[in-house]
Amino acid sequence: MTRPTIHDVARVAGVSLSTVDRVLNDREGVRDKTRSRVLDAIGDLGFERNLAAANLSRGRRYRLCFILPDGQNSFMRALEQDVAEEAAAALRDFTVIETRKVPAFDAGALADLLRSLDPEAVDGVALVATDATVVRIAVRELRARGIAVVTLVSDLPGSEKQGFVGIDNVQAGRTAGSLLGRFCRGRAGRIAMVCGSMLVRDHAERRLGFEQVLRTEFPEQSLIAPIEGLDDKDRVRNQLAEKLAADPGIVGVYSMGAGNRGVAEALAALQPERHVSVVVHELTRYSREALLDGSFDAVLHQNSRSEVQGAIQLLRNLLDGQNPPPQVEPIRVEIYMRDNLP
Amino acid sequence: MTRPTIHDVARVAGVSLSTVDRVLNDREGVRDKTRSRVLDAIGDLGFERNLAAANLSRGRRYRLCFILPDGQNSFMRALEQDVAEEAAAALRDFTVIETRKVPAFDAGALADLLRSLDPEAVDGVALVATDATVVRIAVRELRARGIAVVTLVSDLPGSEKQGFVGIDNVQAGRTAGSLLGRFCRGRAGRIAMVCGSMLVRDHAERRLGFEQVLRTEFPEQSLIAPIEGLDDKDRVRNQLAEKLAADPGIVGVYSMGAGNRGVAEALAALQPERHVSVVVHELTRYSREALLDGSFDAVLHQNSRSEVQGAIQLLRNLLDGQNPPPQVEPIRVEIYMRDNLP
DNA sequence: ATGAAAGCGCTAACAT
DNA sequence: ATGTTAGCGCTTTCAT
Repeated sequence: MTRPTIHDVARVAGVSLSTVDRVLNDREGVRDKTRSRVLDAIGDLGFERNLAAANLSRGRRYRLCFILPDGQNSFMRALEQDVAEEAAAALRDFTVIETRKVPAFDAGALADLLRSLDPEAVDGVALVATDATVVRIAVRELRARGIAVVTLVSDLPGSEKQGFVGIDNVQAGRTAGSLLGRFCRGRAGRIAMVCGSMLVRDHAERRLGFEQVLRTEFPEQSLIAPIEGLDDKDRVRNQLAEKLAADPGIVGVYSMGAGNRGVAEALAALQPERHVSVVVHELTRYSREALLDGSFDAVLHQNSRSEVQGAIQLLRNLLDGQNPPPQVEPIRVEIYMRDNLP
Repeated sequence: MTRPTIHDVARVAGVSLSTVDRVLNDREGVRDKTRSRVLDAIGDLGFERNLAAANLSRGRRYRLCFILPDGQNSFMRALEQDVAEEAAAALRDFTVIETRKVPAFDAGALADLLRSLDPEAVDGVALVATDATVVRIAVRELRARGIAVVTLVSDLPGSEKQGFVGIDNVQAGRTAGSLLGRFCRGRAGRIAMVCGSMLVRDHAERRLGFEQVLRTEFPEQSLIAPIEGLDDKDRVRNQLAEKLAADPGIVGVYSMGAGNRGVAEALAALQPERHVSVVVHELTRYSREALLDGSFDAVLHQNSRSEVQGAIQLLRNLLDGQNPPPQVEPIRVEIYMRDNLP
């Protein structure tokens, strides 16, 4: 009923505590024969090291660095706030978290920052990735210096990052398509898409999923080429208003990036009897208002708080050297409508 | 940079370690004056006790008991499975979890089991509550014996339970209404409801939320009195098939309990050109199939794995005597459609 | 290559 | 009412 300790292992293997410790921590200076005796004892006893005791003894501290894009994007600012709050809580678990900001979409600046990280001062990094080769290279160098790396919200496929914490954006797009298709059922027409920029990986993935579903499941709707709003509300408003005015057959709008205030404004300008169903991303003050006044039908959301917690947990697990690296629960795409707002 | 320890507190307060310990753990035998000197030192230093070290020292173990309803309900069986898996993982954190099953809907049996729990053997209990006075009394007795109690999935309002881990069922019902109302837009008619039993609190709450939204937001639809299917697929199938045949104006179905196989079967029997939108609860093998073949439009789901993890965390926090008891992230109502199945 | 002993922050006898 | 001391399970010098 009481767990075996290294004392038990040492006794059964007929060695001292230090030798057991050497084996456990893969340190050298143990003969192969001794090592295997110890390993046998560990196996026989079903020994599992007490991580809390180990950390206490070595005075372990986890020094993490979160790297976020700077700028006015309200989702990113919420994320920053969540990091700050979780950082306070993490202190109790001997985890100190520092936040760094880099200009949005600036791969060079991000890579420079990554390169400047000193393994003497940082054990692990969580970054909102910009999808570029310089960043991949910088990540590889970080890993080479022994720093753990995970991506957050925006992934960096093909890099040496050890994990990703965020939503599956293709699936998010599929979900949007599934909802909007159903909302527009019986009103065949055209559906407009708004994105930040097709160069942003997340948006490209969302579009992919969205189009997949609409083409196969709701062929009565046709899609018009996406508006690139650059996450700027004025630009979004102007371009979308123009399209809506030019084409009275537009029955639905899917906005996959930021700048949702612009979408709401463009819709508000329509004649009241025209019904356009709308699905957007990220629950903010503005999208919330738009849900409540009926101009948006659904908002897809990712819980940034859970993402931060997930990244912290994943980094700590990586640093504890657990293998296989235990997966954290995947982040779900949440769906909000007027009637289930939190 | 290095956290203060009880040594620092003792030094600053000019007392011994034991006195600091007595103050920290609210033990008696400390003069008020001494106590306040210690408390001052703690405040000045910003001392926070190292829980890991404390637990190591006292050899703390958390002995938890999960109480689930017996029977064929596939959600509950999934829950049981999750408890088993989390129990294995929790062992590493010195948490031993025992699972007990009681006949479903049998308040007396549940109360008896609660009464039989020995504080010498159990520190905390998570129970799927049956809503009855005997259970409330048994919970009060548990608390009086010093056992921590939280409810899981199904709450027990008005009892002395210290927390609830599960979804907000009124909100779940509202979500269902919001979805189904939109899915049926343009096809005014009648909407049928299927529940397990109106005596089950969850189902009553879901109905409440559902009707709220339909009445206010989708008044073009009228609601017909719910079918009580007692979570039995055959009963559900027969009664629903009858209603659907009798009333060709039924355009939507909301099933808020178990027995979804019966719903799917009743729908399959309809003429292929008749379109009925369907929203049900709990993602299982069967509801999943029905989503894929197009007979269900959406499934509302609660993540039982998260619920189990939340209950474990909440109980441990309660037993650690944190105050105020830190809330765990609320469990979200997840929405699945054909195109975002996990 | 292996072992002995001190100590991480805290608790729990056992003194005084 | 307060202090001393020996651990909890593990790591880490420093010996041998």
